[in-house]
Amino acid sequence: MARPKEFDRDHVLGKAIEVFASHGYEGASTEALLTHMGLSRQSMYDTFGDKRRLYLEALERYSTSSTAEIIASMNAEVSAMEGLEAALLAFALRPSTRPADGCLGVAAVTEFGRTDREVTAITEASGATLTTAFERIIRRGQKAGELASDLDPRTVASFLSTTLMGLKVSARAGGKPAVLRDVVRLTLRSLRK
Amino acid sequence: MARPKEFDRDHVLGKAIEVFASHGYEGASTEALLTHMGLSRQSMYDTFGDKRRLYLEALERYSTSSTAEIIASMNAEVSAMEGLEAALLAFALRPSTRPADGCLGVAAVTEFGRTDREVTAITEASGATLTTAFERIIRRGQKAGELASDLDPRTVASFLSTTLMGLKVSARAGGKPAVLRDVVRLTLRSLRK
DNA sequence: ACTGTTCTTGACACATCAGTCCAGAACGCG
DNA sequence: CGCGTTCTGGACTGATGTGTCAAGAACAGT
Repeated sequence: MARPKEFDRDHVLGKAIEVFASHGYEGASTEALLTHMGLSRQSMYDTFGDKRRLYLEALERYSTSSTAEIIASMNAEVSAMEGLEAALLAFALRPSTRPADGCLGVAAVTEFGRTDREVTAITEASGATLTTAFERIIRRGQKAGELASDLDPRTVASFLSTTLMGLKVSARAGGKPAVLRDVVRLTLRSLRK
Repeated sequence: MARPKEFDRDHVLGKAIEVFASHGYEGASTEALLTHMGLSRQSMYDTFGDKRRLYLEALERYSTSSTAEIIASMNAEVSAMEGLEAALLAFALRPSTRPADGCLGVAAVTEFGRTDREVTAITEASGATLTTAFERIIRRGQKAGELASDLDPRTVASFLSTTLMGLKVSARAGGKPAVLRDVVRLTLRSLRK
């Protein structure tokens, strides 16, 4: 019936994620977004509504896909310990491919704190998903005798989430992969039986 | 000779820190800064130059005083282990007094990454100071037999810095003090002999 | 090839941004 | 009290911000 869109919605959303991740919400001008997304002003507004909705959608997609990715790489390993290592290393290794931009989720938390309801809802949801996944694999590791059984799985899950965020900030601050790798190793050491 | 300033430079700088910490650099409008600092436009420009310099000065002061505070509370304890606990808890406990605003240093890192030279210089300097202090107390703890001696002090220092940043993000995200406390406990557990 | 829809482009409107300027009031000092 | 300095408040400028509008081109279906 009509002329089809000349851009892939998912693709340009990915580009928007890059811009928001490296400049933050306030720091990302519509001009910069449009240039990097490679589409016209009107198309962006027609497709996403406004800057805020574009951001929320970007954050939503990033959060879900990012946590899914981490969980997948975690469950791909046979042992719980190796799974946890893979999960924590996922970000520590990423700098080699995308050195500049950090984690959009962490950026959202630091920029908005808990002042923005919709943002908070998204970050909390992905955070909960991640900790739950951690908890599950921790219990598995305890049953298999890999992890110390006197540890509370929920606390360990919180600990790992916290460390992961710390690693993300470190990576953004320019922490070298080798150092991050050592940190991961030390983090897991404490859980070993 | 002349009319004296009707405001305390240090005090208003502290107010500026609060605004930058809760809204970021881009998110903090001059209007909001002036209102919260309680001074006129002209006074601010005369005193600090421009928004960027105000920010750099705020970041500088925050970074130095914040790390100094952590190091002080760390060295105030008799044992190395208790010192480390105090250092990590410093932020986990702060939310009760100042719930909203996070760490300006972490905010600077996530907002700018390594794109801004002057910002990077400040954050790196305070980061180095902190890790060095960690390293020192770790060696002390190892000699005293409190900490496992097979650990590399530099790696442990990086690990603690990373964890501290993670705790700061968690606190900003709304992590409950009780949970943060447990995370700290678990963090230190791994270092124990 | 015609029609209707929708994409694209560029110009436009309005608000807010950082930063400057000026006039007048407030103050310390002689 | 008067002088010089500096603070205060408000108006102002130019740039940039987000978001809208209108005109024309591109495409699918008949």
